[in-house]
Amino acid sequence: MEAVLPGGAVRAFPRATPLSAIAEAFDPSLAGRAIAAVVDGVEKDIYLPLQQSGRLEFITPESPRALEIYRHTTSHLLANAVKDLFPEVKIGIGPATEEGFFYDFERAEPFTPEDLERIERRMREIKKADHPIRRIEQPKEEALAYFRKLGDNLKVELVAEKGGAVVSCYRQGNFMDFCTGPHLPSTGAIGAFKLLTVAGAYWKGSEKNQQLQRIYGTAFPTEDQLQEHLRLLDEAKKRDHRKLGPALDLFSVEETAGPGLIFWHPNGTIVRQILEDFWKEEHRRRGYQLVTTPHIARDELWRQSGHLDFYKENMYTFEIEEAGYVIKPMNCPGHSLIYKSRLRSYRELPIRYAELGTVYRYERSGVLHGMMRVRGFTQDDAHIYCTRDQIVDEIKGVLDLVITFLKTFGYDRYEIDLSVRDPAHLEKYAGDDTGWRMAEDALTQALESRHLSYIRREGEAVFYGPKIDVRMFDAIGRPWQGPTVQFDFNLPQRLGIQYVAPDRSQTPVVMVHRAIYGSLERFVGGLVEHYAGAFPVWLAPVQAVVLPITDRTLDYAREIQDLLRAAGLRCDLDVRNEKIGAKIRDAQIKKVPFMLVAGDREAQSRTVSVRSRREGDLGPMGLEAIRDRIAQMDGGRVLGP
RNA sequence: GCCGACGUAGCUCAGUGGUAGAGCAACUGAUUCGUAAUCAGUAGGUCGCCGGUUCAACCCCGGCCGUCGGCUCCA
Repeated sequence: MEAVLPGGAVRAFPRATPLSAIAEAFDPSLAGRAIAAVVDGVEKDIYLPLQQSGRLEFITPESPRALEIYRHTTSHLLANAVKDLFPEVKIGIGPATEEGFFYDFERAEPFTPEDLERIERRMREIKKADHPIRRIEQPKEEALAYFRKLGDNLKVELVAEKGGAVVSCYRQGNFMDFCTGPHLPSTGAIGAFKLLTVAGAYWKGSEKNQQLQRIYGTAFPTEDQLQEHLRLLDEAKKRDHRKLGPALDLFSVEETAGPGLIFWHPNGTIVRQILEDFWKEEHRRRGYQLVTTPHIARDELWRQSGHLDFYKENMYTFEIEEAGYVIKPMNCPGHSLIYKSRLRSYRELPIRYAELGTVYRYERSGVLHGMMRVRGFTQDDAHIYCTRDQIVDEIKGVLDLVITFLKTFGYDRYEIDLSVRDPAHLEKYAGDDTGWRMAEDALTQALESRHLSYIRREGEAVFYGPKIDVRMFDAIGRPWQGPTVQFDFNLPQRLGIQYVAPDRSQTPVVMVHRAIYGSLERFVGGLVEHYAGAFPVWLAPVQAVVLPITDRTLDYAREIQDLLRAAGLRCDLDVRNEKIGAKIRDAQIKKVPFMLVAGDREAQSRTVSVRSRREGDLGPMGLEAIRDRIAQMDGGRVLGP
C-alpha cells in the first residue's frame, strides 16, 4: 500500500497504518501536529487507518482548513458541557462559522451570563480530561434510537432527514453527536476558546419554528490567535459608527422622532454633501441626467408597479381625501413615469436617469442598526433604459463608474457576485428566457472585458432579473454591501415602458437599476468605520484647526483661518483659554487632519507650525505653502494621512 | 416581529428599599502657557415612560418605549 504526498514523495506502508503514523513517518516534525488528513480529496480523522493506496495531505494547525476543524470540535465540546450541566437540554446544531462557532439548544430557562461562565469552566475540565474523540459509523436506526432514548428530538429529526443507511457520529467520553466530521483526535487537542454571547435563533432558520438559544463562541489553535481575534473585536468596537458618529457630531438618532431615522448634524452634512457633489459630477460626466421625483404618490402607481402586491408590508401608506397614498420606498416607478411622459424613440436611448432619492421603508424594529439599517434613507439611484444591443456597453459603463468610486474611497479589496437564475426553477422568474440570457451574457461579458473576477451564484438572482453585487472590504478586512447592478424584466412589462424601434414598433425597453453608494446613510456609516472616524482631507468636516498659543497671537490666528477659508477650505480656530497641549489633544480626538500652531515665533516669521494628526509635528511652514498643500489634498481627493 | 441583555447628568460609569454620586465635558474666575488633559469654583438628574407592591422604590413586580447581541429580512 502506498501513500503519495503533494510534493510527490511516495512511501509504502502496511495496510491499515494509522494516518498519524504515516504523517510521522514522512516527516517527524508532523508527529502530534497533524490534526486531520485529506485522503484522495476526502477529509479524514487523523487516528483513522489508511485502507488503500492514495494521495495524502495533512492538515496542521497552520492549514487554512484547520480553523474550521478546531471550531467545530469546540462546538461539540460546548454541547458536551451543556449536556453535563443541564441534562434536560435538547441539542440542535453546532457548526463552525466565519468568526467562531455556535451551538443551538432547546431549554425552557434562558441561559444567563453566569451559566455561560459555568459552561466554559466545564468545557475546560472536559478539555483537560483529554477524552479521545472517535468516529462511529452505525446504521441510521441505531443512531436514531440513541438520540430518541436521550429525548433529543431535534437530533432525531436531523438524523432522520439527513444521512443514508449508515450515519456517522462522534463520541467523546459520555457525549455523542451526529456529525460528518472530521474532528480533532481528542478533547485535549482543542485549542484556545471563549464563549461570547447567547442569542435567540429559530430552529432550521425558519420563523415558523420554535426559537432556540444559540450560544456563540470562538476558538483558535493557540491562545495568541484567540487574543489577536479579541483585539480585533475590540478594534471594531472602537470604529463603530454608532459610537464615533455622535462623538464626532456627525449624526444622531432621536428617540422622540422615532427609531431608524437619521438626523444629519452639520459635520455629517458636510460629508454627505461632498459625496453628493462628487456623485453628481461623475454622473453628469457619464451621460446621466439628474431627475427629482415626489416623496409621495397615489397608490395607483404602486399598484401598477406591483409593489402593493409584493412589497406592501414594507411601505408606509396613508389616506387623504379618500385617496390612498404611498410614501415612496423606491425610486424606479417615479423615474419610469418620467420616461413614459412622452413617446421615446430608439434614437434617444440609452436614457439614464439618476436621483439621490430619499425613500422610506418600514423595517422590523429588531433589524435597525445605526446608519446601516434604517427606515428613511437616500439612495443614489439610477435607472438605465436602453435597447437590447446597448446593454453590454451600458454595463461596462456602470462597472467603470463602480471602480472609480471604490478607488476614490480607498476600498481596494472587493469581491463581485454574479447572481443568476436557479436553473431548476426557471418558472419563478419574470421576463422571457432570451432576455435573461442576454442580460446574463451582458453582465458576464462586461465583467470579463474589465478583467474583473467574480463568483457566479446560481439561484441568487431576484425574480425580476440577474444582478451583480460588489462586496467591499474595509481597512480591517470586514465585508460591506457595496455597489449593485440589476436587470429588471418585470417593471418595463408592468408599466409598459417602451420605445419606438426603427421599424416603428413599440418595443419594451431594457431597464437596469444600479446604485453605487447604495444609500448615503449606509455608505457614510461604512466610511466612518473604514477610516475609524479619521476622514481623509477631502471628506473631513474640519480640515485644519488653528491653535493660537496665547491670546497675543489670536489676531494672527484669525488671519490664518481667513486665508484658508478664502481658499475654500474648512478651517476652525480654537479660541479657548487653554494650554496648547489641551488644544492639540482635543483636535486629535476630533481627528482633524491638520493642526496649525500659531505662537509668537510663527507670528514673527509669518509661518505656522504644522502638526499632522497621524505624523505629529511637521515643523514650521509658510502660510501659503500649507494652504496650497491642504488645497491640493482636498482637490486631489488624496487618501493619505 | 421573535429570544436574551441593558437604560442613572451631554459622555463614561458608581450607587441592593430610607433625602442621588464621581471623572470628563459645560459655565464662571484665575492663569497667557510651545505639540495628547492648568488650577479653583458653579451649575446640571420627575434615575427611559406608565402603573403596581410598600410607611417609604433608582432598587421589588407588571406593561410600554428605546438601545445592544443574535434570528428572520435587507439599501
